Amino acid sequence: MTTIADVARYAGVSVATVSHVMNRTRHVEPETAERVRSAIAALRYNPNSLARSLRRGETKTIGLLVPDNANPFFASVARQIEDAGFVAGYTVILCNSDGSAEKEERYLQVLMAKQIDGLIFAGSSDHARVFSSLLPSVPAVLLDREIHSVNVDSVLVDHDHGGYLAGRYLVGLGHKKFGVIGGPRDSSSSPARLQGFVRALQEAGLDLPASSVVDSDYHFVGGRVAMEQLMAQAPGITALFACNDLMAMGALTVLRGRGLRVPDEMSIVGFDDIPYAVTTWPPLTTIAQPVEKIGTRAVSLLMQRLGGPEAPSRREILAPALVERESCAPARK
Amino acid sequence: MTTIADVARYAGVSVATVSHVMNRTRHVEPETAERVRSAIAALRYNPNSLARSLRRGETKTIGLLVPDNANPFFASVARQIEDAGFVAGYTVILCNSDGSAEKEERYLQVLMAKQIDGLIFAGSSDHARVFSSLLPSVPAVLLDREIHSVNVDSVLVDHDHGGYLAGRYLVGLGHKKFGVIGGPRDSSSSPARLQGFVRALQEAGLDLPASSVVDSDYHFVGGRVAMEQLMAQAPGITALFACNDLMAMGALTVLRGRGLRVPDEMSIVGFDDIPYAVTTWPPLTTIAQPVEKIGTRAVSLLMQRLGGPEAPSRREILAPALVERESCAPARK
DNA sequence: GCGCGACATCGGCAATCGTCGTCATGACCC
DNA sequence: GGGTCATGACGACGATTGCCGATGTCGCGC
Repeated sequence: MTTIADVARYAGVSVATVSHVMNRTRHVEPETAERVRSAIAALRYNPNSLARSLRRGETKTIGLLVPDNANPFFASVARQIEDAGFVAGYTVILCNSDGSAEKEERYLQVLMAKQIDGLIFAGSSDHARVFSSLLPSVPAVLLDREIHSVNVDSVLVDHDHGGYLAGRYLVGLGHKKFGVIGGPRDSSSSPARLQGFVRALQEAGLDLPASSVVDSDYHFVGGRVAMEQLMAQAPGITALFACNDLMAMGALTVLRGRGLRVPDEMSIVGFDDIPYAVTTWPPLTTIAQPVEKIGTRAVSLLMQRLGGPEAPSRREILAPALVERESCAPARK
Repeated sequence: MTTIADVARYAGVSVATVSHVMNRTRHVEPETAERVRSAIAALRYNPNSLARSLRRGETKTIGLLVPDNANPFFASVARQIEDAGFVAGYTVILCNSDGSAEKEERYLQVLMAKQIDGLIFAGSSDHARVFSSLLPSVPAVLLDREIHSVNVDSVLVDHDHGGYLAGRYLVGLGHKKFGVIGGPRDSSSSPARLQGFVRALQEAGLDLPASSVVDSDYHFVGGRVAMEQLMAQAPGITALFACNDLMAMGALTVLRGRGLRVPDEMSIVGFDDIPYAVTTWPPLTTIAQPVEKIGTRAVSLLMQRLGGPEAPSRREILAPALVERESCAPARK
């Protein structure tokens, strides 16, 4: 490996001068600077970031800790974060926790050892405990979670409002009897989505009997079994709200298997707007999470905090939006 | 930040001793060692990886450069690599190139500066040029590409065989007239898949007229437009081979839109077996790429090379497999 | 039984990795 | 002589590691 000393020798100057021309950190005679630059090019010199970071006390690296990069939602978020980080001059270390608090802790420790400048964390339900142990030694942004602490910001999605949008839309279509497939009870999102949905019904003077709600796990097959159960215990429903798209897709396949036509005999609204929501038939009407904004806003908050670590902690709330496709129809008389 | 010197002072020993107890690098009086360990715990000391790496000349970090982490195939591969790396004590830096040679080069430079121990690279069609400029300063594993060089290994998928499997399967079902939706001509995979497919037909004495092949871009909407075109220029086909699942899904939706029943009136085989292949209706019969193996084999090759950098370069060829679901049926008389 | 050297055990000093920033130095001009 | 200006020397940054010194143990020869 060629070092700054090699360059200095080659150009006939001191290492300090080489450093200063690279970083434009003080004036150097144009002629000398040129000699240095051509030495750099000739030797194909690439400065060692480790040494630089050790010296400067910053690594230009951010840690990203998510439950599962194979989940398209997190994959998209990771992609956005990586992109936004890149333009700001940062690289990202990717970590998958599987939602395990133990793995989260181990990763956090590794990341701290690597002296990351900042952390973006989509944590487990137990995130508070995990997190407080390491806090607040590094600026962090939480995704879809909140924690009361200095130098920790949050990017939140208004799940309640998303659920409300779904409810109001189906009510507007004239539906009266609804089914719901919920996500995990201990997630940060599902209860809020359900709550918003119920509020929309109540505003219209409608209610949601307990037998019309089946909780599941946010997965495709979970959606399938939940739909089976729903059809058994809540006959006569004409509209379904699935708390995420994957479960909506599962429900869609069992309906098709049973010969029930969507949307004619059953309207379906999902949540998330994953890329595959358009690949179903009919394409899925759903509540879109602003995925690209989640990533870019998170990075933006982090950058601001790196600029001014003492600012009060902030929370950014992003609005979901209804995207109409073809899985819903007006209720039939 | 607390340093090794703090620990040494607290425990009343030298920094050398602290280092030796942490790394078990020579015998230390049990009593002393215990004092050091409790000092570490008391101060919540976490060694600075930068300094360690600078000194040791290894970072326990691998770079992963893929076209797009939002693509479920690469997202899964990334997940697997991250997992396998973690158990081996490595963390991964994720980079998205969008297939742009320029971005690839810039990332490679950043990764080299960060002194990664190894690289896993799913490169663009222009990878050879990009790569040779930086080569062979770091051990690397190429995904789905080959390059003739020392200390560069490859993990390949036998796309030709995959295409052959698809062809033989459809031929076995009694089909005679086929349509094909191809991927990009300059990809490493699509031409091979097509070639294998054609070979299977030839073995059965069947042929594939040029008008029955439409090239596309591996995306969902690309699959849609290709299918439209195919129906216009190749009427009478009863079986379709789409060179990836996304395009197969696109084709599926246009068929449904036109009221053609799958699989009764049209059989479809995809390629990749992305997680969403089961979410369509009917579930998609497809040629599965061994995603998890790609990731784990890549890491394993890399680890072996880190162990013995001088070994001759190796290529590992992974076999795809047919997974039968419900999008194919026997040809009707 | 005693004295002395060989050897093992354990801990500390200081060099080192590559870079950056501060202080110092010499040249030059007014 | 004092003030610029361009550049060089040098000491961190935080850990690892080769080398050396201090202490203790043991064996051997007389």
